[in-house]
Amino acid sequence: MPSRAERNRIGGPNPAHHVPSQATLEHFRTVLAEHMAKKGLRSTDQRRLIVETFFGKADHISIEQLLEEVRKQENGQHVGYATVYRTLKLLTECGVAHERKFGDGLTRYELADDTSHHDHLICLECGDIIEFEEPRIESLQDEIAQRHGFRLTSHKHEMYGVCASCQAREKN
Amino acid sequence: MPSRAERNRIGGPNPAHHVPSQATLEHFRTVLAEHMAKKGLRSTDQRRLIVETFFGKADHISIEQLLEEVRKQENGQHVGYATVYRTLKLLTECGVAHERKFGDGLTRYELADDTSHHDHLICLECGDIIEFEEPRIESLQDEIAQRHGFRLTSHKHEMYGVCASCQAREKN
DNA sequence: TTATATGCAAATTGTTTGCAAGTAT
DNA sequence: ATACTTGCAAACAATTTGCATATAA
Repeated sequence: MPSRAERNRIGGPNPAHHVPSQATLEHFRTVLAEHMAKKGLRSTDQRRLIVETFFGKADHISIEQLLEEVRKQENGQHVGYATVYRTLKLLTECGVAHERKFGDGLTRYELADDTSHHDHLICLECGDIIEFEEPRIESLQDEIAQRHGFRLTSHKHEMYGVCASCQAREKN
Repeated sequence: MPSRAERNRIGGPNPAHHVPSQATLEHFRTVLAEHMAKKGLRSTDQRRLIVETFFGKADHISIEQLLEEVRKQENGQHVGYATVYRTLKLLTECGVAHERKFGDGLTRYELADDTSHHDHLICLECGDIIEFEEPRIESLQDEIAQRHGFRLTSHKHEMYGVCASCQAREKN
């Protein structure tokens, strides 16, 4: 089982990730700007840098990974942890990002892209995260919520197991 | 939204919880005893007290709640956090308990009772946790896992929203 | 000009660990 | 007698917060 630090490395770029369209990003920029205007918050170099870096990177990124990416860029060297936490909280508040906790102790973030509604398959061997969509499950969820009188706001559906390539590797 | 401390209080006895049969508990006692025997571990007053308290309490209990319950009992006053953590880890290792993280920063535990396979509906207003079962979702999960070549070991399916009574209360 | 933002370090929270003393086997 | 356990306190890791300084508006 990979250590926490290893997982932080592993979860990087993943070909299975949905790539958001420019239109989507533009929409999110507007949502964020409006949220900040309404609350009297300010647009700073750091916030813009963090937000754009987040937009450009794969989903399921952790604070640590994101900070690392931010610091790779010019102007980003001096950005601190706290600012990344505060900015991601901002994105979460205005609905641009979702927090995900996959149980390895790290909080990961992903774009709240409604056009790519998905859940997750997680490999316990290599830490790989695969997205899946299944509309039939979505409707069963609605049915269950209705049965219990719930008004749903969100859900989390994760399946844990061993991915195909790790199974193949085990056979050796 | 309830604070962390409030949630810790809220999650107490819940009529929706499945009550394990004596046979189930007896089975788990055996499983635990065998696991401990195999590993050369010892049965102590504290372990027995913690385990039986856990067996007797509602599911979704946090370490803090469990320790509180343990300390209410005679012989339990001096039990420390570490021992509860270590004992619950033991129960988790041998498959008698499952860890659950509902994203409020607390780890909760429940009996791994196979006869009550369920997932969770969580009210974001009052923190109530309701269990549900839906075999049609289970089979869709298998289908998805197969589609991606995964061998599943477990899953987590949680739906968040507002429960019926909180919705009714809002109407006032 | 003035309220908000930043970076740092210190504080907090949940959890784990080292260790001396206690105890099951 | 020997190894496992315990409770405590200290260590940890992720996250949050206080505060002096910097900066957007």
